[in-house]
Amino acid sequence: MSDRKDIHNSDVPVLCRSCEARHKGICGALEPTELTELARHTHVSRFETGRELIGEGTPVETYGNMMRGVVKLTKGLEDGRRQVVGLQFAPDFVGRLFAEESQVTAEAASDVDLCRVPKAALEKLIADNPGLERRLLLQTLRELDEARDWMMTLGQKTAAEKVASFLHLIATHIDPSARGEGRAAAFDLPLSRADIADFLGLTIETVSRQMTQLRKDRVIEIQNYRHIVVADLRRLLARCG
Amino acid sequence: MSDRKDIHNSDVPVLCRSCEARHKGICGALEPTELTELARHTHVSRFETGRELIGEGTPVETYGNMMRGVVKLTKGLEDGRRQVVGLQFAPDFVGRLFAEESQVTAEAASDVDLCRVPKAALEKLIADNPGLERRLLLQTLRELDEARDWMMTLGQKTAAEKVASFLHLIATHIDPSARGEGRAAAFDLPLSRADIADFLGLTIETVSRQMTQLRKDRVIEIQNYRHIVVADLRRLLARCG
DNA sequence: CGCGAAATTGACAAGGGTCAATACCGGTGG
DNA sequence: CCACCGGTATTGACCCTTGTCAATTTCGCG
Repeated sequence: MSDRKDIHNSDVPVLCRSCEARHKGICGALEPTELTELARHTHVSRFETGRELIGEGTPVETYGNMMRGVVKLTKGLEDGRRQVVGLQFAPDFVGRLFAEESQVTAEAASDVDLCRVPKAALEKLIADNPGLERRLLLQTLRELDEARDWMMTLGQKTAAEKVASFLHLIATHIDPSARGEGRAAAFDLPLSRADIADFLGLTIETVSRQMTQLRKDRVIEIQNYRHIVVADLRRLLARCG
Repeated sequence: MSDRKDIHNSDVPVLCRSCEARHKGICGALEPTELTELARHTHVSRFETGRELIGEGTPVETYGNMMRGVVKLTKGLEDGRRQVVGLQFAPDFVGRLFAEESQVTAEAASDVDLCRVPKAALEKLIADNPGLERRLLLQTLRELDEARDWMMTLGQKTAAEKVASFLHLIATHIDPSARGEGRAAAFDLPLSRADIADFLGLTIETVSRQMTQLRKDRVIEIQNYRHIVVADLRRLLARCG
């Protein structure tokens, strides 16, 4: 609301000028004029850790663009079993396109800054901007690849391999310096043991035991539950099955 | 090759006129002229059961449109473990868009008729046909939804629930009459026990035992390994967790 | 310092995997 | 038409990985 009045007479809205995701994610496909138009409907919200962005079976009213943080997507069964079906990081687009209601619960796994835009406004913009639609298609394809990779992990890997795979996934996503070939990585886990268990289809206890085993085998160091140091990512990768 | 000479002076190529998928799948987004243009590059192939359409890590040269049959998508680990990560039915589009090489193996689970089109030709058509890109986006979103549903099954459900879920999935996809609310269904399984096991993250033996249990509980009848009759889909659904 | 939540550890149980024997189906040839 | 054969599915006995339940430790925070 209050953010909006200062954006009119400028090529690129101020909000967007300082946005890290300006040239990444979907906004990279937009011209300044389109960005200005979009920004008229846009609203940046902060979600504290644990807050729900949208619930499973709930009507979708806005889409969002992640500016900071980690979002977890979960599905639940009536009896309380839960499965984490995806993690999203900046500058990912958040929200199931064209769906009346969400098939998943989206929850802030860390504090999250989200640039929200009403469903209709974005869909209108998509309709006459092929570049935007292309970017959304590419992200969807990437998410599908990731989901299928994870199906392999869920269906075939042992508990030890699952935990190693999870740590490797997080390390490469969170610690940018770690990307370049089998080097070291240090990071804070964005998920509790309970969330990790739900992600891997294991129990908290099994996750804990496997983490301990990796620590004893000197593959990882555990500083204080959340903070992990991996000396050599190749050794971790070797345990991913 | 030989099919092609008779398509020129006609609004809609003959091949397409008799194609069940003409108005479904991606072709529904095409004007007759575009369809004609596309059909110039198009080639219908039959794949016998078990034949590989494309291998994991293999360069993608063509996309395809399924006209008949069932395709299974699998990923493998070096040591031989395999996971089925998706099933496709007519009139699905087959092939990972924009990828240099396939991340999955696609294999004919039954005899399959596939309308193939070279990668470049389709991508060119996509570039100036927003309707086509939209359809592809919609299918990709649907596949993502399905993948996430299956992650729930793989990660959280018991063996009994997994097998029931699989049978329910196949019943609703193969037997069209069964779609309408908790009715009966009869169908041939398009997958061997080994494939079902790889789909569910179980062993052949466990799949077999759970099928037997469902038969003993009168939820299903097993005519001859492949042919299944479900008297009441609601009773099956009740076992899906 | 002390409390509550989260994580770890341990003892035990069970679901599903492994290995091996048997049964069944579909096709081929006598 | 029937007998045989190979591949596929079922069944059974046993065992291992992971889940369950409970006790203990550690962390974060007032």
